Amino acid sequence: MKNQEELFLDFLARKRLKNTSQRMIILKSFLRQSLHLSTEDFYLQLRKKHPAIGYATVHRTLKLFAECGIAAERNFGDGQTRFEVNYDNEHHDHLVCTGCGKIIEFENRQIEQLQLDVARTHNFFIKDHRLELYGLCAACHASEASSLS
Amino acid sequence: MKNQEELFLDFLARKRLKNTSQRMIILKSFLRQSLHLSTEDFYLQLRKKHPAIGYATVHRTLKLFAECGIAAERNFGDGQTRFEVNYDNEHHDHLVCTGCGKIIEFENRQIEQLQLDVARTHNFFIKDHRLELYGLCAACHASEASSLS
DNA sequence: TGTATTTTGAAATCCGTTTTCATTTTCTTG
DNA sequence: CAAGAAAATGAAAACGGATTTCAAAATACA
Repeated sequence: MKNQEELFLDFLARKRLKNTSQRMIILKSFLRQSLHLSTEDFYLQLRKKHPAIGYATVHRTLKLFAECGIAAERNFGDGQTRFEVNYDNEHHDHLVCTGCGKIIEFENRQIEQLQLDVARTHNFFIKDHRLELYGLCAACHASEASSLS
Repeated sequence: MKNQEELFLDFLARKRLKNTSQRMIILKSFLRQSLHLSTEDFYLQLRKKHPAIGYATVHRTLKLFAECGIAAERNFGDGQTRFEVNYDNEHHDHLVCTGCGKIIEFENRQIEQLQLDVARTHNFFIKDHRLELYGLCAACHASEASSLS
């Protein structure tokens, strides 16, 4: 099993793309934090240490990560694309707190199996899926309950 | 059980909003076709019969439908918001063909139950969820297979 | 090393969504 | 059944995130 950095370098070589210092900096920074950051937030974060790297480069590089499989693009309905590190190829889904924005990952084999069953009954050949549960985390639920009139 | 039109009129009255001919035309047109249309596509469709109704009004009215529950906003990751008629309050999920764009609705009680289980183990209080399965419908899968070199 | 090719960063552009604003329509109430 | 107040309309502008353009800089192949 190759690590993420090797995977990316292989990808660049395969595509005859060039290995630049910006790309390496962005990759390392991206791997360091597996949060679900939007391009904007990630850029602002990165800018603190590397103010010379432009937004366009960050955007393009995150897209490359998604293309070569080391990142996954997510969209939780707030109009912003978020990127997360895609360790191994295990799929996972998300619980999204609409109160504080917290995102929790989970995995459930039974649900995945049932999805395959659904697809089969419709003669569908699944390539991907997305499952998101929206609601309130324990903290937000508690504070909402206590603030009711 | 009230029908969609009554629900909308009640909603307008409750919110002290006005009942206009445009809103009624848009409502009837929307109910007539339960496809998953984007605002743009719906507008283009409507314009054939009612060229005087503006895009902004269509957009605002679809938003009202979503607010009062007779429509659901959907987002299948192609950057366009789609609206569908929300009959009764049964939730359903979607199979999306990435080949031809066809969208099939399905419902699965077992998956819904497992979602509740997942939420409980994370102390989450679910308000909503979305599940989409992306892949190829039978026709697209067949044509892809036959076009392989 | 030289040179062709790719990448970069800033700014411009894209495109769906939303808002603005002057005008028109609806609805309330006297 | 009129005003007058409040809300809705349509055209156009503004918005915001994603993407592209372009000239200059960096990379890597020969």
